[in-house]
Amino acid sequence: MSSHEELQRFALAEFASAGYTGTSIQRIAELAGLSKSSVLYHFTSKEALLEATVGPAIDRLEALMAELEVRGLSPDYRNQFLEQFVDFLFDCRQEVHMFINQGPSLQDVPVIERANNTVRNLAEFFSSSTAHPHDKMRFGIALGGSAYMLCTADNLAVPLEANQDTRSALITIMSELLAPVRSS
Amino acid sequence: MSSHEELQRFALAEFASAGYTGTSIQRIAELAGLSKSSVLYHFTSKEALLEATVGPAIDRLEALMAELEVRGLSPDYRNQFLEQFVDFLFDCRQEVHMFINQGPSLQDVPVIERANNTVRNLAEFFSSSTAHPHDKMRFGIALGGSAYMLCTADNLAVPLEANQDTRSALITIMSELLAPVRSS
DNA sequence: GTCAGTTCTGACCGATCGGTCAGTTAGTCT
DNA sequence: AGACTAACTGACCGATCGGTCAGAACTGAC
Repeated sequence: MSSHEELQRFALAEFASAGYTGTSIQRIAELAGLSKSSVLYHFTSKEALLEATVGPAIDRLEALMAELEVRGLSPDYRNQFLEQFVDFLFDCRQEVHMFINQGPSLQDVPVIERANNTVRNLAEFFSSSTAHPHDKMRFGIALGGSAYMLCTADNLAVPLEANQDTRSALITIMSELLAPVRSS
Repeated sequence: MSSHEELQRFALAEFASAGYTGTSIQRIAELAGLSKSSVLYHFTSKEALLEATVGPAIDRLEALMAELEVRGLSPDYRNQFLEQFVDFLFDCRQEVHMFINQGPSLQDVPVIERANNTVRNLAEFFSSSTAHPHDKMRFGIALGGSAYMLCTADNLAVPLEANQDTRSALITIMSELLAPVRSS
């Protein structure tokens, strides 16, 4: 694996666990067995390293969100969106953990601002898809809860295997929470 | 309001929004209209300020957890616990936001370590109260999702009023998610 | 060998970090 | 008035931060 890719991997892990401001370039260099100068050779700045690290995940989330806005929450697409969303969470746990937890504190970083906007759009979309405050909350718990649990399960004592059972269970639960209310 | 209390308020808000490592003593001093030296007069160190800021919330969570471990998940107590838990989330949104998002990165700070242990105990308690992985996930989404949503709703476009309706809706949803499965 | 280009490094820079300390200000009691 | 105390401050410290730069080390092509 090239130094470039290795640096991104170590940076992502550190950014997610220790936080962006809590991670020094020196620390990333040590993890990769390089000098601080080498890190700044591959990436022009700490911010550029962050961008390269979480950019692709944000692209993917943006694409997901764009399709959702086009196709809406039609019953046949709803499940497809859920599957894609859950797969995204599984594939990009660390990235999601980053801009979910540190998004607000890194507003001035362009790439994070992009993530914040997308997450905000997602929240608005589901929030405006129902008039009932009770359902707004259900949606919030479904989206936020699944994302949060997937990203932090590693830190807790509850291991979370990324197998097919976990995936389908998560989709089922989210589907229940996102189901339209019968009455209220 | 005394300087001591004001400093705690500003520190909590900054720690929660910008992160502990991302918040300088200088910044807190500016918010309170004092000098950096004054902050360190009231609190012997940055860590002591953090401890004074989130300590009481952790005490409350520990007490909640202790009672849960004694009384177990008996049907009559379950709802009472839920109410107390939700009230705790409402009252201590910023504190919870802190040690939920930054807990792992501040393991070396004693007061945060205490919070991490309590959160871990809570996760273990609910995780071990069922044998079904599907239900473990439901519990995780219920606890993590509600906590996460309450703490970050402010950052998103979805305002969340802390009224009685919100409270009871949240309890209802959590109750559904924590209900024992019928079959699987 | 030699040369060009990529990768990497140590030395250094200004800024900021958390923290110490001597000393000033202001109120309170006798 | 003087004495004592709590609140506050500016100057300063060593360490670390992100970042710059000149050059060393390694690489394959010829």
